[in-house]
Amino acid sequence: MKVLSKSSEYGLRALLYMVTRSGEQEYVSIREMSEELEISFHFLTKILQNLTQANMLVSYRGPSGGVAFNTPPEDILLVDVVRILEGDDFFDKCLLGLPGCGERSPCPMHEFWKGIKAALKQEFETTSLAAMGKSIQLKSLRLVP
Amino acid sequence: MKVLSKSSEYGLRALLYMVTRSGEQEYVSIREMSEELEISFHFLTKILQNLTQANMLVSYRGPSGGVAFNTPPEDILLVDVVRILEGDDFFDKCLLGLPGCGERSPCPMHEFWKGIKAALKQEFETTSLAAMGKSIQLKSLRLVP
DNA sequence: CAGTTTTAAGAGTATTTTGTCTGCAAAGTA
DNA sequence: TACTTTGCAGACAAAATACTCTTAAAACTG
Repeated sequence: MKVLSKSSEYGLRALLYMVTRSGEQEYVSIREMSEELEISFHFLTKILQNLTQANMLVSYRGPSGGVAFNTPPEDILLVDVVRILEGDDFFDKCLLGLPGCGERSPCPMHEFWKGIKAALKQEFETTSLAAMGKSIQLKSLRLVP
Repeated sequence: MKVLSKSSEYGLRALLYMVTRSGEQEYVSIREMSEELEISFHFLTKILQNLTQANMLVSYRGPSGGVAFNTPPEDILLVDVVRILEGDDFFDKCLLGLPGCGERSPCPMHEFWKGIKAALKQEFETTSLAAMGKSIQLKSLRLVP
């Protein structure tokens, strides 16, 4: 079952890594993150660029540069991240992919799926990066803990 | 949010179409389904072949041939379909894709995701094709209802 | 048997996603 | 200024997914 693309997964893991580092230095190096989390550097760079262009992060070049949160992670919700990396219609899609599916003409899984989706949405809309970060052991973000 | 691949989506829609047709004729033509549901004939054929090889369906060639349920749709659960078309580990994956994620070393989303996954699994394991089919309007299986 | 209808099987193509590489631009250091 | 460090941008490549096509094989029809 694949809910998030690799891009979202990598982006989220990097953001959570940044949360565990917040306060240490202004900017967190993308290279460092790519090595710690074992994610391709160039790929991660491109993902974080999306977040930077969406003003979730700010970046800085040169020595001791990197990326940093533009707004405190307390104010960034999971849904914000996912909307940027997966697209705006993340929660609007039908489970079966039927374009006409909706209240008016529900697909066979509509009712069943509606409850699950609402629960997921609720969680995504109330969970902040900071809240997730609170319970993180750094090793759990790595590939082979 | 993409939970099912196109293959699973098409397969499920075809199976539900068959449920609405059960009793009418022994075998349902793949060509007919592909046209009614606007799914590529050859692609659908291959997907249904998987279900046939897994003994969920039986097939018959020649005029008035097609596919039919091997066991009554009352006894086929959603999870059975998904396990065949998506693979056995459908419900075992971590939301963040972290291979080591588990009770021993939970990823940051582990607790949150556990609840959602359990609810989904519960639904998939208790919903039969026949039950889904009961509430189906045929048009809701078509691409542009 | 010859011809038609239908699924089976596998090769081939297209598209999307994921990942890599190269050069450039910005910022710091000496 | 020359050099190093870092992110930015876009082209390129590999892999996964989605789809197409061709040929065969089974079953029926006359």
